[in-house]
Amino acid sequence: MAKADIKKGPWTPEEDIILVSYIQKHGPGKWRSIPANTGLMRCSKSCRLRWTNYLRPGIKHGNFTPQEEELIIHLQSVLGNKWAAIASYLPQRTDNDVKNHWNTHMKKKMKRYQAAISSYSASSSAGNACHELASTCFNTGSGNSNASSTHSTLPISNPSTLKYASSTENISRLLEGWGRPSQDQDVRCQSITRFANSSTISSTPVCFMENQSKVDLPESYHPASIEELKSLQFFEGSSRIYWEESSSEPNFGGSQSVPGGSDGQNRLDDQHPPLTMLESWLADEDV
DNA sequence: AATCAAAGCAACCGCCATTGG
DNA sequence: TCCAATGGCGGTTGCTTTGAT
Repeated sequence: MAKADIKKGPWTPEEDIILVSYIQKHGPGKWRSIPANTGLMRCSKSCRLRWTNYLRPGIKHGNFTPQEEELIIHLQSVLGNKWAAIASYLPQRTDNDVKNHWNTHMKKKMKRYQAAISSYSASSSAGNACHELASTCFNTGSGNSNASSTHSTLPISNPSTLKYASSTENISRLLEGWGRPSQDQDVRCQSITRFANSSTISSTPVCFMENQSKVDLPESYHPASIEELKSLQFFEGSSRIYWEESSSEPNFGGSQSVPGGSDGQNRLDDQHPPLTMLESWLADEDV
């Protein structure tokens, strides 16, 4: 493809479908072959980025919880601006998402926090003041990331308000349980989504997620930090993190076994909707 | 209703590391 | 060992949306 032919700018639903179709067939990787084999007028990098940051199954956008923010702050202080490494501890987040969230929300909060700290420490003893301030700065006010998230706050039950972004988000959602876990990162997360009503996908699918994650901690982590992490509730709803105490690798392959036992419900990895459903659905939801 | 500024985020760019011939 | 191709990452840009006036 000639350089001049390479398209830039936002991805269209049609391009997304082509990309997802190809990856579903051939798996992620071999990015170079995608433009050549699909006719997509995008460079290989762009394809990879679109997949890893947006279309990949199991991605959650917006709505960073206070726990996630705490973890990001902690990891940022330990690892620096290693967003890919930080994101690997947040299985549903991409490095781009974490980076954006840090730059747009948390930097400001940190400034507020530090400003408050300096004025507080001048007037009172530190100790509890720090916790008080932290919760003030991160859990309230602009800490309400719900309000700023265009994705998460969409009233999905009202299709007329849907934007394109929600379409790709739902592509990811629909593909959950299909994709093999990403191997280019340390993230080893498998989300098992059950659609309570799998026959219709135009309305909000009712889904329950359970995440099975193995988190490789940096050596700099001391046991207290691990306990801290264990106590964190990363995901909303019924999602849980399962920690592997043994050295055996979890089974991320085709047939899933959720730690804690099977409940006999149908799983999406057995019955994820065929792509044609996605295509027609997306076509209806034209922007 | 129109305009402007600020905020948010998807996507691009450039550099670096890795891999394979 | 060298070199080109490829993939990954962090920084940055610029478009879109939102809120204020």
